[in-house]
Amino acid sequence: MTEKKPDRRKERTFQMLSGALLELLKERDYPNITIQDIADRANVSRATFYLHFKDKDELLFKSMERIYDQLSAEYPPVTRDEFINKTYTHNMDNSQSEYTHVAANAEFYKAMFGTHGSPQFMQMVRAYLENVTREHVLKPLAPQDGKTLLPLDFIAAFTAGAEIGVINWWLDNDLQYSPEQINQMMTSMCMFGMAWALKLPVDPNDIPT
Amino acid sequence: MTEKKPDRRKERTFQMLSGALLELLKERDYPNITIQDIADRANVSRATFYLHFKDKDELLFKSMERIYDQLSAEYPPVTRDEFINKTYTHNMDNSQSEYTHVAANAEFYKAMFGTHGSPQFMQMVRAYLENVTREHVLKPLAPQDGKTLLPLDFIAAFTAGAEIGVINWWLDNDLQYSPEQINQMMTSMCMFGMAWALKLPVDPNDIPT
DNA sequence: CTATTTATGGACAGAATGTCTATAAACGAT
DNA sequence: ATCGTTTATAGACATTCTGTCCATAAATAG
Repeated sequence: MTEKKPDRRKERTFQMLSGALLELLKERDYPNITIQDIADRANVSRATFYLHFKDKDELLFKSMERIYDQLSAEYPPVTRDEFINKTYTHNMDNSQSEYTHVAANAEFYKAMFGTHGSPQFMQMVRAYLENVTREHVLKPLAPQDGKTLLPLDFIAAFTAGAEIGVINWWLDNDLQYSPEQINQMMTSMCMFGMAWALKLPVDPNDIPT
Repeated sequence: MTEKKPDRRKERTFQMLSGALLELLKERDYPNITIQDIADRANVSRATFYLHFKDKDELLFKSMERIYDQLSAEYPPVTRDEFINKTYTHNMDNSQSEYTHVAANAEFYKAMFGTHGSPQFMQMVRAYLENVTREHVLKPLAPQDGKTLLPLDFIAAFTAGAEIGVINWWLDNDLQYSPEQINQMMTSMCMFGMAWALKLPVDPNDIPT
């Protein structure tokens, strides 16, 4: 897995370029940042940039990969039994780190998810969330016989999308809720859905199949 | 609301440019489409383009506005009582038109939501879905006293995000489900959440507040 | 028919891209 | 400490797209 990287120069310029991009993203929109800008900020020749990346997107992509590798390591799965007994308190601690991470980098995510963000980045985040949800949440929580009422992939896509939607809304409202509150609301909503949130007296069994 | 548009030339070139863009989007990625391309395809001078729009994005934006105005008109609200009695069959017919619309324009949405799509467009769709959900679904279904367990805006953001997530997943899997099936799955998942879908024997009342 | 609005084609400067050089510097390893 | 290799540099270059401008021609509403 871990390839040899026996040249510090490569790693150094990677850090410089990556840092420069994240810095610039706090100042202006992603499309308005030119490769020259990044190189200048990083005190690196533009030619050097092309030695490492073919694109602005590729730089962004590889920059974020590191962060998410680290993040997903902090997200250990829960077992179904644990979950039922502890009423998912454990899981809440896990997912909360995501929201504190977002809060800590709010300007950055605001820029990337906003009107002038990078679709490639959004897709990357979505893919990450889908994976984490499927592997660390859904699979452990699914019934032993594997018979769920909806395909796991569907639920993963649903949940990942919902998370992005909520994060967007959260950022747009300038983080008026704490990461703990957001996490609490997300968990409840994910688990029990609209019928619960709106106090709707409807029975799942009444679903027309 | 309806402004005077007493010159058919304007409307005609709008149609041409709009059509050209949608056509080109089925052939290549959004960023790889140049304004010259659009003008050529539309049989219109490039100078004319700038007479109407300042951007590619502005053209896209205004092109889609029309479609969504039309779509949201097909989405009448349901009352809470109606809903409880009919077990939301009515609502399902409404939201289904969204999915048939997506299915009918699959290549287009694949392009716009994909890695090389337009973030501006995605935000627009998200805003549209949030509005429709809040106004046509949540407000009618909320308890009369207005006391919901979560803020309506939160639920709207959650649901809109989930819809986009599911649509993405649906498109990535080349529409392996029918619009009816997707709509069915969405409605159930939205209403009853993960606990239901995974047959988790947990009680909403056990939530740690 | 006429005044007004819109479309045209071409020209223009400016910005950013991506590629290619030849040179210099930093590196790991022995 | 040195040597062969890798990486960084500065600058040049053609190319592409952008956005703005103009003078002219055509279409339109009234």
